[in-house]
Amino acid sequence: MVSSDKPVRVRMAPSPTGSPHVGLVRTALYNWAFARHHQRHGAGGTFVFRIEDTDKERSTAESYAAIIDLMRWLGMEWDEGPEVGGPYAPYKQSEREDLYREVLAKLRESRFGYECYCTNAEVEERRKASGSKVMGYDGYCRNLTADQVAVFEAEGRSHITRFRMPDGKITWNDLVRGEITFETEFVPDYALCRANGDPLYTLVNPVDDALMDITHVLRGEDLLSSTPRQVALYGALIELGVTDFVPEFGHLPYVMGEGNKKLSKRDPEAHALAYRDQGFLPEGLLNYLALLGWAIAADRDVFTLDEMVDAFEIGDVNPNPARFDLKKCEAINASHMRLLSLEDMTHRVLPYLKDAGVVGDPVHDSDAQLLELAMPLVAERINKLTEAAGMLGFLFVAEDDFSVDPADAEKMLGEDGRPVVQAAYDALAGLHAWSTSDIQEALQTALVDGLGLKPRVAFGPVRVAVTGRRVSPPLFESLELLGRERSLGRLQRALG
RNA sequence: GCCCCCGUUGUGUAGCGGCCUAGCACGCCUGCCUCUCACGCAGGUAGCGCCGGUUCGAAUCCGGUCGGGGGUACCA
Repeated sequence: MVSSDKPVRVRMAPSPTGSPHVGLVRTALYNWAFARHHQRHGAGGTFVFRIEDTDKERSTAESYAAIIDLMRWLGMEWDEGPEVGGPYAPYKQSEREDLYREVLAKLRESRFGYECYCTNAEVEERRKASGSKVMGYDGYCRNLTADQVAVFEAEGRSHITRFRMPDGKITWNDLVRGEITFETEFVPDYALCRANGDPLYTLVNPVDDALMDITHVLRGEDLLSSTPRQVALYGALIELGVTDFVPEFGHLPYVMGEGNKKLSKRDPEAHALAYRDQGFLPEGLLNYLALLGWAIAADRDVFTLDEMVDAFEIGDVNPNPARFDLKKCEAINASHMRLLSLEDMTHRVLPYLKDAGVVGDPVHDSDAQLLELAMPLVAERINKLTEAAGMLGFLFVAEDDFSVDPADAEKMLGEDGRPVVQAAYDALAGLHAWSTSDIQEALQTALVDGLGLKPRVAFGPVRVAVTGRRVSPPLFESLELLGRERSLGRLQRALG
């Protein structure tokens, strides 16, 4: 049986250690898109989410929660896994120990596994003595006699179970890289468990993939050199009746940071959840990450997830490592911001406005109405959701709490600025109607025509006095929304 | 050391023997638009690691070389 006859099942299998990395997101995204694509255009297409928490020392509940939180934010729904369950439950390795021990016992009783009593020091010593260029285990305990075992046992040595690598070569057709071959003489027999019997990743990962009927393993290229071991193990699992096929493998390129190093936890750009805090759109981040190794077309790089699902082919993934570029990530995100409808953007901006304290939680009706009127002014000029707070704050703040940025005040409300503000006040105070066009006309007449100032010089001080900053939404519209009373009050205050 | 992977402008990519005097995007630089910012628009900048070979013809195929990365654990 080959995996291509099976309904497609892929998985993401993070270890809940530390804060989730953008590399994890990219891997999850490719798996997810692969599954959804097959759901739409082929057979099966199940996206499984499994938690690899066999390393009890390093796994944490916080990390687990962060990964779930991240996946929810990104909107990558999983068909089976934590919180949703599924026919292959449980989906946490810490809850599957019995399964591993069962398989381990089968392996140990078959010719595929054997007990090894060696210590690292002994292995290393033998390697030096023999002058072998191959590092790792030398197969010393492969064919121990009963007497030898008795001696080791009498010495009180502990033992582990090793997997006996077959002779010859192991070849697979990597979905991303094409045919890859390893001579097994360079792939030593490897440990399947610790001396205390705890199963190791080398066993647990492929066993779970086998037990869960995973058909396509798409993962980071760091796992590429462990693939021959897994392919060999699959051979054994098939013979032992644990599964009946070997999955296909595809090794995805790294996401690199500065220089030629993998993006590490030390790099601030590495932390996936930080993008949410910074006001990125999930579709913006995902779109950018998709671009790190894949392209939807020769002349386009902004697309929706739906379009990605339609177009995604694992064979199109580029095998070279990609550098993470924050600027481009921001640009892609900005493009998605512009794709949002006003309603949608308002809806998405709201939580950030609450966080920033610009509006209350729950939002007052009056604030909601004001926001609806104000969003059109900022929608075109923000590239991240968080930027709305800074631009809109002046509209929502209570007059008593309103303040002008000190640096901006110094630049714009000094000797040169005050007369301008005074003239603006006089012009606006006498205004009958309070609409954008009336305001514009009045200020134009008073400041540009009257004082003979260039527009940018004329409106700068007014902007700072009224919005508190040199950068703001369009001035006349802002004044209209602010209202006559508050506008005049602020101008007065700038003079006083 | 040994094994494996990778190699197109600063960055991400398109390219699968002629359509390539190498396309697109970000960045950067010039302008335009303009009440600030942002958007938008027009233009510019810069690349097939190197050497051989195959071929009428190579970024594309082959060999070598150099460079980078990963693995080489009773980590994952």
